[in-house]
Parts: sequence; C-alpha cells; structure tokens
Amino acid sequence: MGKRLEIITQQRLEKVRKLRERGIDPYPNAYHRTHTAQEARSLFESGEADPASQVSIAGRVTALRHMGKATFLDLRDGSGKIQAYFNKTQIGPERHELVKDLDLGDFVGVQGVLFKTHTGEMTVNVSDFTILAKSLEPLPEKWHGLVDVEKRYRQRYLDLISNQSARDTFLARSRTISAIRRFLDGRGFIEVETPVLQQMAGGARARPFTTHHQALDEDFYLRIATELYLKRLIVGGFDKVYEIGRIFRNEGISTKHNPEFTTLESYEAYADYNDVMRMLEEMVAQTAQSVLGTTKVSYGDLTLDFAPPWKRITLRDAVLQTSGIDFEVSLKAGPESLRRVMQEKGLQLDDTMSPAYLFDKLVSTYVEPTLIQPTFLIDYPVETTPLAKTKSDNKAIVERFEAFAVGMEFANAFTELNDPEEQAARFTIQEEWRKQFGDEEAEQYQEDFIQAMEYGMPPTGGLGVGIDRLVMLFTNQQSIREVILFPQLKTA
RNA sequence: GGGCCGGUAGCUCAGUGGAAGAGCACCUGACUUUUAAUCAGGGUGUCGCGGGUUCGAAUCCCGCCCGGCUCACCA
Repeated sequence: MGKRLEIITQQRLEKVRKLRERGIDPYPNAYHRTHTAQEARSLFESGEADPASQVSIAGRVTALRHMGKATFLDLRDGSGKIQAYFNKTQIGPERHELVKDLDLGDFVGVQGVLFKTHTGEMTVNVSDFTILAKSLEPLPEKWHGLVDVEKRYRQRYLDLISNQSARDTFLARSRTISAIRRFLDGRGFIEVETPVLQQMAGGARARPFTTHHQALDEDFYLRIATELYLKRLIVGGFDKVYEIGRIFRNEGISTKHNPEFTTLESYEAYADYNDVMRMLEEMVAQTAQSVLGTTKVSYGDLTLDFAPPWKRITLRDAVLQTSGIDFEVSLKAGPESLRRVMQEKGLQLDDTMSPAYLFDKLVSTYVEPTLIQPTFLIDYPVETTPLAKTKSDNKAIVERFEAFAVGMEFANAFTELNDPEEQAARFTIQEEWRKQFGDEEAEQYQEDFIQAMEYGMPPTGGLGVGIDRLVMLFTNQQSIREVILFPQLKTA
C-alpha cells in the first residue's frame, strides 16, 4: 500500500474516531428508508406528492460539492442516483460540521422534501441525515471510472461502483436467467437440483476437477454436466425437468472458457430434437425480447436476429460446403480414411485423435467461423455423441443439434438415447477409445445410469445451453470474464 | 503451454539514458441552488519483483510474477 493511500485512510479513521467521540455510530445497524432513488423520482414526477411530504433515501455518496454553507451530494442506491442538498441554516451549524466531514464513498441516509433546483435537478432538501457507513478508501476516479481490467475482475465491487456498463451487463445476466426460468416454468417444467460431487463425471467430453471427501475417505469429481442425473429424473416420472447450475471443467481458460460456468439443461419426455429446436428458438427470442426489448441484438459490428426460425443445416452439408469433405463417404471407408482426407487438406492431426476429435476439428476449422447468425447445425455422426439416439432410418447419424452465433456454440441438444443395450454398447466404445487413443475425455461406462435406462425411459428431448455465452451475445461482450462476476484468475 | 502487448501517485494516463510528471481524487482556505461546481495554495511515489550494464536506469539487458489479446485445447 502506498503512503498516500495510508494517509487518506488515516484521515478517514480519524473521522471515524471523532464521530464515536461525539456519540455517533459510524456503522449503525439499519436505516429504514421510505423510497429508493427511483421511487422518489417517480413520486415527484407524477406530481402526486404532497410538496411538504418527507422522504428518506439512503445510498452511497458518489459526488460531493461543498459550497461554503451549502453542500450538494449525489447519492446512489440500487435503483439509481438522486441529489441531496444540505443547507447550514436549515440543519444547524453543529450538523453542518458533520456534513463537511462526509467523504466520497460514505453511505448516508437523508430525510427531507423533494424539490427541483434552478438547473432542474430533482433534489432532496435535507432536514436530517444519518451516517450509515464510513468509507476508508478512495473510490476510483469519477470521469474515466475503473479501467484496469485485472482490478475490475479482482475487485468487481469497484467495477460495479464505477462503471454503469458493468452494472448493466450483470443486470442483463440476472434478467436473462429469470426470463429463462419464467419461460420453462410457464411450459410446465420443474426446476431441480442434482449433485455437484459425483463418483464419476459424465454427460460431456471434458476433464473434471477432483476433490476429496474426508469422512468417506473417497475421491469425488466436480460435475462436468448435469445430464445423467436429469435423465434419471425422467425415468422417475418427472416429464419436464430443468436445472440451471454451475458445472466445472478442468481445461484451458480463454475469452470463451471459464473453469466454472453456468448451464441450463432441460429434458422433456415424449419430445425429440425437432421439438427442442423449436423450444430453444422461442426461448431465446422471448428472453431477448424480455431482457433487451428486441430480438435484434447488436454484437460488435453485427446485428444478430434471434427471431425464429433460425437457419438449419446438416453437419454433413455444412462440412461439405465449407471444406469440400464429405465425411459420410469417407466414413464408409473407415475412420482412417477420414483422417487421411483431412490430412490431405493440410490439417495437423496426430494418431492419438479419436474419431470424435476428428469431427470437432472439422467443425471448428471450417464450419464454426461461417455461422454468424443464429444457426442450428444438425445431425451428427454417431461417433461424436454417445448419449444421443440415432435417426430411425440411419444408424450412423444421431439426432443432435448445436446452436451457434458469431461462430460460437451456445447450445447443444439431442434426442436422448433410451435403449439400455445400445447405451451400454456406446459406453463400451468410449472406453475403448480411452484405451486406444488415450482419450481422457471419453465418456466412462456408467453402470448406475444404464440400470436407470433398464427400468425404461420414455422418448426424451434434451437441451444444454451455455448461459454465460448466451449472456455474452445479449450484452455485446467479447470475453466470458465480462459476464461472470468473479472470473477465475491466478492468485495475485 | 507458445507468440505479441502491458504493469509509473488512490484512479486515468504522459514520460525511451541525465532533477519522477499531468488531470481527477486528497489536504488547507474562500464560496447558501451546485452538478466533470469554481477560485487560491499544497505532490502524498517500492516507476510490478529480483539481478545485471552504466558515472548515472522508470527508460537498456536477463530472470520471475500478474494481466490482456491470440494460437493450441474446450463449451
């Protein structure tokens, strides 16, 4: 800590001491306000307020203008900002001394009548006030706000105090999640919670975090998806379930990846991936409408339109159009043939890449960059998706879609595989890849899950949505850290 | 993990070998309708950390830490 900062803090601690000496608690327990800043504003603008009626409002001092015997300060609460006016004649010389000791960042409660100044600013004419919390540290600068990205992430509260745009982004995030809940609740889905600590982490291709339970003396994984437990609930007879929750993947950190992130997963009995596609379109469009007031969303130089229907293209056609590779033809000649064709295109592949990796590579290299407007990529090779059901007329292709915008995947869904014998066979293939290719992210054989399938699961459409990424799209943010309040950073 | 860029006052930033700076914030004083208030005065610093080169280093070199972008990997 620099010496200047220490001096400022010392000065403010001295003010705290003086307040206590005068019998004033610098940190009282509560303050009962009658209005938020916004409510007071509406009350006044509506013209229905009795001009003599008192309001009390509380907030943080974000600007302070002393003018001799008069003082103006800006108070900000969760609803917005309002100006307060202190006049020495009105509050008395003794109280006026306290006003002079107020600092930027302090919390105060003010009581008085509302009026408009000569310059038209709605203001509380303060007759009484209460210090609610002294601030000991100087706030970031008022004009430029807090710019330092590292500080904005590590001390997000300063970002929120200083930058309206940060407040707007996280408010939009909150409203997005609320709107999604309303949408699903309105459709008869019930929200559930499933374990984060799992003996086997499944439902996605990813490396898990490990942890340890002391009393059981047993290692656990943090979940990488909510899928396998939610499907057990479909078996249990809840026809429509969803979970919005944190999942954890022990992988690289980037502008599009945080080690912990939030997904929505929903499962609907008697539905297939076509039903889910229609639902997702509607859900995202309604959510955008509700949060942003429009389905046309600015993103960088682009305008994304989430109004249904979104473009649909099969993975095969998309890969063919963008790379000239027809993987169905190649696959008929075996996975090695596909690897050879891809290598001929100049793709860097090594022998440890399982077929699932090969498709990932194809899609990420050729297809994803072309998917700007909201687009469904549909019908994936069975090798890529061990938990999805194949098409009734083509056992090589599963009924799966992923939704993209600006080249970024934000949803993944399929008609769920509910044949226990086939599921067992698919897990077995995954286990073989784990051995053959050293593919640590291959699904593990999950006996308990198979057993659930054996009791019978109805035809089911499942959906996963990356909430953080959806919020990025809605709030025009290029980095996932801008939509996560406390993103993962190295220890400073 | 690789490449590129960055870290100077509480905040936002100048400063590329020769006395550490500006604006805001802060402190002192003036000011009873200001609002990026104004006016007069005051600089409060481990130049990210550690070595090295040099008469002299914020500046040049080496190593390390943290961050941003990007590539790799993933969603």
